[in-house]
Amino acid sequence: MTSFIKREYDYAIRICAYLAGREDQKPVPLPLVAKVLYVSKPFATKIVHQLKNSGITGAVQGKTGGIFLKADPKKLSLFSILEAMGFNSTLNECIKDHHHCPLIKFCHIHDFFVEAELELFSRFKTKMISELVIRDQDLAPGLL
Amino acid sequence: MTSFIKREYDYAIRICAYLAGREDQKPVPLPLVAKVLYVSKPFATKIVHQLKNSGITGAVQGKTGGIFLKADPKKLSLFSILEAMGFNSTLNECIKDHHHCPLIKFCHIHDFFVEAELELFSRFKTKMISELVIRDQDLAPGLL
DNA sequence: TTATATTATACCGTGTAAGTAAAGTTTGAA
DNA sequence: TTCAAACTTTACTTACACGGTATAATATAA
Repeated sequence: MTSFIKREYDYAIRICAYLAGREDQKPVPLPLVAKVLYVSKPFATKIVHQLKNSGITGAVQGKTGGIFLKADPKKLSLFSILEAMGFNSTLNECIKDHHHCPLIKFCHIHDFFVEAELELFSRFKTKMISELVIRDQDLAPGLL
Repeated sequence: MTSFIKREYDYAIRICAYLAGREDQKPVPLPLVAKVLYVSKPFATKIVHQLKNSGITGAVQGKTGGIFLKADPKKLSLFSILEAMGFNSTLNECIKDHHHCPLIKFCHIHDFFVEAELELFSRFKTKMISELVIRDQDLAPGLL
């Protein structure tokens, strides 16, 4: 890994942030979302599929269909989105539950990473999508 | 990626912490270090090689040779070790310098990750190996 | 009925993590 | 002087995850 947050997760966050920033609640066609957020359509499809399975987004089928945010942006944390996407990364493998570190009783290294991860994940849990909304006027010009 | 800190980096930290915890300053044979820290000998070799190239450890060749900590444990931060090992991970690819995010001017997501990474790396920079030493008596019994 | 949506499943190429292997060099000690 | 045990250096390997694509099916407004 070279990046803690996978592209997939970043895109999922962007998509939620964009849906939260739409004035109306009408469904937005996924191809449009993909375009303005610089995500390929097939990839966006895959991501939205996962978000839907967790009840974060909803969708309307058919010609005038599209996707929309189902969750309340004020209650939708970054962490919830990551969880929905299957996030299970850790700062250091040695602090995972299943991992039994042979030095664990005395290992300050272990303790250090536990603390650091707690603080990081706490950030993810308290940051809500409502604080991260992307509005159409924020987008690069020439896209709409 | 499934883990931010690669096993390699974790082992590098362990090795430095162990060397810092040795009473005397005499070189410790690498095979011994590898054994007590649960790292394979060839892998430990590779890691120590990198640490040596950055001047963090030193080595004495020959039959009674071994490795030792060259850096001052009080001034050797976790971050220095990570750097020596070639650490270049980021929380989110979108905040890397080279990466030009098309939404960057208005992107609160970007800002959020910049802030979170700064705080995390700051922890790495202020945590010194002297606070993480591993002593022989901390090791699982039956190893020495 | 057609165009444009979403849905669902399967597939794939590249790169990296994590480690192995092996051959060579150095040096204390028997 | 020869051996044993250490470090040095380079090359190789295997499995899996990341970051996507492709395709076929279904739904529905116009």
